[in-house]
Amino acid sequence: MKSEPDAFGLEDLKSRPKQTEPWDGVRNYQARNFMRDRMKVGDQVFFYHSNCKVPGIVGIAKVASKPYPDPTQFDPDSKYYDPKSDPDEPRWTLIDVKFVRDLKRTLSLAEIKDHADALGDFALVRKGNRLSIMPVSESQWDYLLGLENQ
DNA sequence: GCCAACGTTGGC
DNA sequence: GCCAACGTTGGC
Repeated sequence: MKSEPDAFGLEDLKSRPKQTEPWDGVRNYQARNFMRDRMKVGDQVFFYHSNCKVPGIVGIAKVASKPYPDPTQFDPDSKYYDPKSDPDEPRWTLIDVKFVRDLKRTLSLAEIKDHADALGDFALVRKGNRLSIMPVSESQWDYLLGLENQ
C-alpha cells in the first residue's frame, strides 16, 4: 500500500492510538477492489512511501478490519467527498490498517527495480503503474523480505 | 460508444 | 518543476 509520507507515513501509523488507521480516500476502482475482494483480516501488507526523497518499502502493516464503507465519501467537507455515491449502496470501501514493524532498512524503488527479473510480474515495477494498492504474491513477499537483511 | 480534454500520480 | 502514463469526464 502506497502512502505519501508528507501526508500520512509509517511514523504516523505507528503513533496512532492502537496504531491503526482507516485507509480512506482511495478513489480508484482497481485499488478499491483489492481492499474489498482480496484483503483478509490478518493479511500482511508492505507499507510503501511514494512521492518522497527515497520512494520505497519502509515497513509492514496488516489488515485490521473487514471492508466497510469509507465515511469520507459522504462528508461534504472532505476532499474525498463523492456526491455520486449512494448511501444505500456505497461506492467506496476501505479496510483498517495496523502497524506491525519498521523494516530494518528501506527497500528503495531503485533497488526493487534491480530485482525486477526475480520478482516476475510485479505491479510496482510495471511501467507507468500508479495503483496505490497492489497485490504481492507469497514468493514476491518472501523475496522482498529477504532483501531486508542484505 | 468514441475520443479529446483534462486532472492526477509519482518518479526523476 | 517537469512530464509520461494513466483514469475520468463529457460532448457529440
